[in-house]
Amino acid sequence: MKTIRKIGAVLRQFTATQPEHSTTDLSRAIGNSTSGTHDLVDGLAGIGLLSKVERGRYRLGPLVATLYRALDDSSALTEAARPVMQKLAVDHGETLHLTMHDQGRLLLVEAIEGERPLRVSRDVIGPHLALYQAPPGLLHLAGFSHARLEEWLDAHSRPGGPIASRSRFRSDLTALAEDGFAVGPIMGDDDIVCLAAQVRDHTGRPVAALSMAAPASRHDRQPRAFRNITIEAAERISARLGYKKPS
Amino acid sequence: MKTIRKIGAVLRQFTATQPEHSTTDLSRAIGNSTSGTHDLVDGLAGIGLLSKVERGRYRLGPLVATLYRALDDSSALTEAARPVMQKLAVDHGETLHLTMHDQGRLLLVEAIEGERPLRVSRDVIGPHLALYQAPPGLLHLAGFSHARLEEWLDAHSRPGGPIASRSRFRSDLTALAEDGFAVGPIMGDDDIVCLAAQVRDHTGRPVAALSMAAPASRHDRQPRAFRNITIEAAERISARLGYKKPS
DNA sequence: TGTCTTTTTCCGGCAATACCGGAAAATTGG
DNA sequence: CCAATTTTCCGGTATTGCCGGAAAAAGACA
Repeated sequence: MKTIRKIGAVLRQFTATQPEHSTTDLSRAIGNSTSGTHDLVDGLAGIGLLSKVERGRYRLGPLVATLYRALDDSSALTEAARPVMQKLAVDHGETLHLTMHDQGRLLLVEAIEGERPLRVSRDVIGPHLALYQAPPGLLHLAGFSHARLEEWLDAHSRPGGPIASRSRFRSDLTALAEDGFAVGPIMGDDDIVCLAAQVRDHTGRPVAALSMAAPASRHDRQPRAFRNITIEAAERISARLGYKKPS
Repeated sequence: MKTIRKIGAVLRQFTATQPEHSTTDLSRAIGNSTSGTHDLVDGLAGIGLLSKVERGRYRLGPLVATLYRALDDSSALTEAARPVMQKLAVDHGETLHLTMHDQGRLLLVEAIEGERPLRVSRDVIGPHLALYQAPPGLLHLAGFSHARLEEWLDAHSRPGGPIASRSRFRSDLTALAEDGFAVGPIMGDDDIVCLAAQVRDHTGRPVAALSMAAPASRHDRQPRAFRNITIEAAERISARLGYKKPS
């Protein structure tokens, strides 16, 4: 459906850093004429996916909030994860994220910032990161099928880029998949350690990643404790989703 | 754009109480053939607005969360309101809601549940309420233009219904508009008192309603205090949005 | 204030595609 | 295993999305 693909392209122009666009902006972005784009965005404003804030200027509209509320309220994942994350935050005081993925980037489902004087910002994890740039993203990649991973690599690797060897990258991911766990920096920043553990649904399918981010100085004093805490919390969320771990 | 109106109709079938639909469900809801509906939902799944969870079964998809994150992170309203609501919650311990409206129903932007042993649930305010059924909704209606209010009344009033007299209802709303404040039960439940105050943007336009909900027994001991607290908090949010109250 | 430039809005026509019928495939229930 | 129902697929056609071009609106500048 060509119209639907254009709708997707238009909607994805709206981001936290660029929340408002003119008709001319959007027509350039999607390669339509200004009058064709005008018809399209006017239609989207009519159903509430966009909102016309001034003459020729648009923002995301109330239907986005309505749909998100429906998504969030019905989500077994957020229902299962929220109490576990809240308890973990109280017990350990470190920054927590629950993520999925969308179009090769991290999708933040839930974030709780730590309470300690020295803490990692909740904003370190989000759609500004490509999947390979943080441990939760690597876990999502580890859950991809072979074909889907090839497609992702085709889109994201280049000579001289961060993924030097495809075969090495694939075998690293295989090891992560076996562990259901990844640990490392975020975007190469060695002052922060991020630990991510797989969350599975009732069928055993990986659906999300729970991660804890702490200053490296705190993590390095008790690395095994940090690892165990993260894995156990992810297992508790998975259990609440109906997953039974094989003996 | 006929296709876009169908997309709106399909997306609005997904609610917290009915988060998953089959192709046949959706074709009945929008009056398309099953094959036509299949093409449509397959297209929506392709861009991420829906997600195909099983053969022929769909839920809201990751693009909804992505767009909501963009909406929420860029929203001057949530940025202005959150710290004020958090302080109010700490200081007074009552349940708070910030609402807008969408298609004649309340749209929940932010909710903080009270901390006291006896408290009102955060779920009392949401899209299950038509605007006339709670004080924040009445404030939204009070902000409607004459034409838009007539349209809403055409859609929502009926002989023997809750709006017995249109002219009486309109003059009640005019009084609320002058006050920028409404107080009353939620859906006629007299054990709860809900107080709502208008939030304005930098141009003075009403954009949201802040409300506090408390057990009637607590409210009735100090009704003027509750009213003042609610109005002052809404004024603080409005000020943070750049609104300057006329002297 | 007037002029020029740019952007937005509007609308009818036509080329592109959304929608459908019908059949094959898949699933469920008995 | 069979019947019933639903889903999926795909080519053709009726419908509509998209556009050109012009009018309207807004901003910048002198």
